[in-house]
Amino acid sequence: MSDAPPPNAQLNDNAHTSSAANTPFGASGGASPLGRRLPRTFYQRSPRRVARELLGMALLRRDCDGVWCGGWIVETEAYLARGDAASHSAIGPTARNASMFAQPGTLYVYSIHAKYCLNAVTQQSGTGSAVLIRALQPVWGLDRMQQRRGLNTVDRRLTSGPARTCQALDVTKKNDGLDLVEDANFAIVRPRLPFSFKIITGSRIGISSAVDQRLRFFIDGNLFVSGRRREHSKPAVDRLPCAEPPVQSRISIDSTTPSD
DNA sequence: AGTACGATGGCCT
DNA sequence: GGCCATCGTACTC
Repeated sequence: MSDAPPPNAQLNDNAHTSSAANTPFGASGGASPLGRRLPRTFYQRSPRRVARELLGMALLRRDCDGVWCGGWIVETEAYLARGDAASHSAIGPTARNASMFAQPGTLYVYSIHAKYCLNAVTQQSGTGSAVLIRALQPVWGLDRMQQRRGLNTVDRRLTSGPARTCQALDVTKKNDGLDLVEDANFAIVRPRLPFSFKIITGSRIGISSAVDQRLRFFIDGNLFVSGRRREHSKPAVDRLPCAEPPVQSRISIDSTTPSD
């Protein structure tokens, strides 16, 4: 799988799919040729940091017949525990968000608009913070994912958006609460190759409160990023106190690699 | 039991 | 860009 596309590849680079490519963990079920599964300590940190560092990792899900599906994570959002009105945890624990308060590395799946979205829980048990995975660059199980999405081509509609990603991977409320660190059929793994890409940060998509916080992270130029793929400087706003930082500081662009 | 509301996406102009 | 189908959840009466 040394020919697996880097997470900043464009669509044409992604067109190859073969049965041989569908072996993200190897036949023995041992170490992944892509790298190793992220340990619990990875998720134990702040959602900001986890969201940023999940970019370029591989999200994988195994179907009941053993076929692996998934791809590179190219877009994430952090949802904080306290002082974040946009976070589901802001109202405290309920039946819906219970798994968001579980141990780090737990999968939190919620339903919205008759669809599903998936998160990785961060920090300590009881904290209530998580990272929403908004988009993948599809790599494994393309046929399977196309079938579930009702598409006959591999284009950005396949996994560009949180609910599209869940439908492609067949993630539903049934999977809520499983452990990404231990589950046999779900995993996030560190890629074997050190990719280099630019990370753009901006405001989160689809929320009405806390819109000024830059808690969305995505890979610059990636075709599968949903929503706004370019962050633009806001025009100067009157009524802004003099102490407000310069407008450009709302947008940060930097080069990182997914390795720590 | 009734209602209002989304961390959305598909389709339309 | 706008419009709205859809349904689980939380909240009100």
